[in-house]
Amino acid sequence: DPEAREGQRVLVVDDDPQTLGYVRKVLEDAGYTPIVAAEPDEALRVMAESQPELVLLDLLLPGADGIDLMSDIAGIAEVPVVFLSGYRHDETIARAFERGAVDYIVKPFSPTELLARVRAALRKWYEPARSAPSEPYVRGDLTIDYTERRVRVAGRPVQLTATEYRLHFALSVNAGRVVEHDQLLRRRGSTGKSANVRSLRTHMRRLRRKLGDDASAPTYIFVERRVGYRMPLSETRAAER
Amino acid sequence: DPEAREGQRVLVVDDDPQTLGYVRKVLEDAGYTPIVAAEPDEALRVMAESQPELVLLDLLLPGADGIDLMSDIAGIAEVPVVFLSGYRHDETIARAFERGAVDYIVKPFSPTELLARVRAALRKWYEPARSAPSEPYVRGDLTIDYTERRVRVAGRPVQLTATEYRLHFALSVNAGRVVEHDQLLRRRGSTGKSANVRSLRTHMRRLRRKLGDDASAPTYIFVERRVGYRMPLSETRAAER
DNA sequence: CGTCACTGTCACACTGATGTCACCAGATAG
DNA sequence: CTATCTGGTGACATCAGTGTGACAGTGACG
Repeated sequence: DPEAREGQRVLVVDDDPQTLGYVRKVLEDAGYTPIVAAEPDEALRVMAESQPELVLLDLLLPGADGIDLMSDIAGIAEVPVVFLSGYRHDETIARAFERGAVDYIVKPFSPTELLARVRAALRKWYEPARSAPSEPYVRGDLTIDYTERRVRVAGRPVQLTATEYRLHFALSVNAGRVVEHDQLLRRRGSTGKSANVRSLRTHMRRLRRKLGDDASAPTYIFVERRVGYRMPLSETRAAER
Repeated sequence: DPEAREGQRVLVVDDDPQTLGYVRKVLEDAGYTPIVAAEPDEALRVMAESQPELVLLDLLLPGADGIDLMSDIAGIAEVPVVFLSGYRHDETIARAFERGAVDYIVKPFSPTELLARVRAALRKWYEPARSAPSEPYVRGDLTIDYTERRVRVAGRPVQLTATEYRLHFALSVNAGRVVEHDQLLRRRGSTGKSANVRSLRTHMRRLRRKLGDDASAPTYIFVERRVGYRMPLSETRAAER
């Protein structure tokens, strides 16, 4: 797996040893570094010590309310908190979010779900905020107007084919992050028959040429070897959260 | 006045009761009037009844594509649509924006984020008084007078059939933007039977002929291969947007 | 009944979009 | 260092999408 998640520390706080063990194993297998705590006091102590990148927090803890504990944790470090709970009540969920929880997982959950949520939470928290795609992407001379479905370089419209626009869109929407080959090759409707990294290179070549981008010293489209391609963040940074 | 949001109706369409409840609570607490629907059919019915100022629409709905539903909603009322989605790399996001979606929010989202997006969407949509197409479309020799429902080329009236006018209307109202095949083929009442790109080509052919437009070097109607058609912006106004 | 306008379907030709390949350059591993 | 891998580049063949003209079905109307 190309993800650089190796060693990302995840603090898991739950008083149920079975849940604790289960979550730890799933995280370990996925390459994370889980740190566990069964009690609030222990959690706070470990927080200060190991400075995890993410906290998974049981909503029901002996002695303290999970949400209160989150507030305490927030006092130690700015860290995203994902709640685990058997409750499905909207009230509780809403309260947790109001206090700044990033996500909420209802027990029981599958390893797949857990990992997906963890990954999403980490991304959401640590990766720089994107501009909303209703806003045009702007970078140097390049402008992508999504509502018009039009790309301009130095004000001049660039004629892109459907495929080129699709690729360019995927990259610009995910600006600042590598978009993997698989995701770029996936296309709507037709079943992957035409899925080939080679053709992807050709398309990138054509796109770059139309944008006036030099592959050996790119301005817009950067390659991430063996993984995919990446575009830099838009300059219209909508500051939010 | 941005604080005049009291009672603004927001239609929320999502098949997940948890999300539905959460969003409803957040909106209620902020002073909006949420209206919820779990299914496409219900959504359309409620739309007609309560005429909300904003629609929050899940991208993945059982039975119907969220984007198709948006088109149907647009057929009932002019209302801004914000998508809710669990996928970041979702290919359909591209289509959503091309069809005129105002924004989209990636699940999971905090109350703060939700409210910020809702506020922004409402501002964006209602603040600049959306000019009803009372202004005629003018481009070179071509004039489209919407109030008279009349098209002229060099002052000379052009006799268009109902279908031709409908297509021409859709294109000119969305001038500067690509209007997709699906959108052009969608017509009120009749369901899909007459949905065929081939016939669309024929209609375009006839329309172009009546306008005196050469398909190989068009003045008015431009083709976007595999996607749809596009008309250039009207010359009358440079403002808006 | 005949006529007319409108619409959808088809066959055909053409253009350009797309996938594939051979070759080269730079990076990486050993 | 060499060997190997990955990506960039240009050329090429194919084929899908489009424009075009002709035709048939349909319904309105006299």
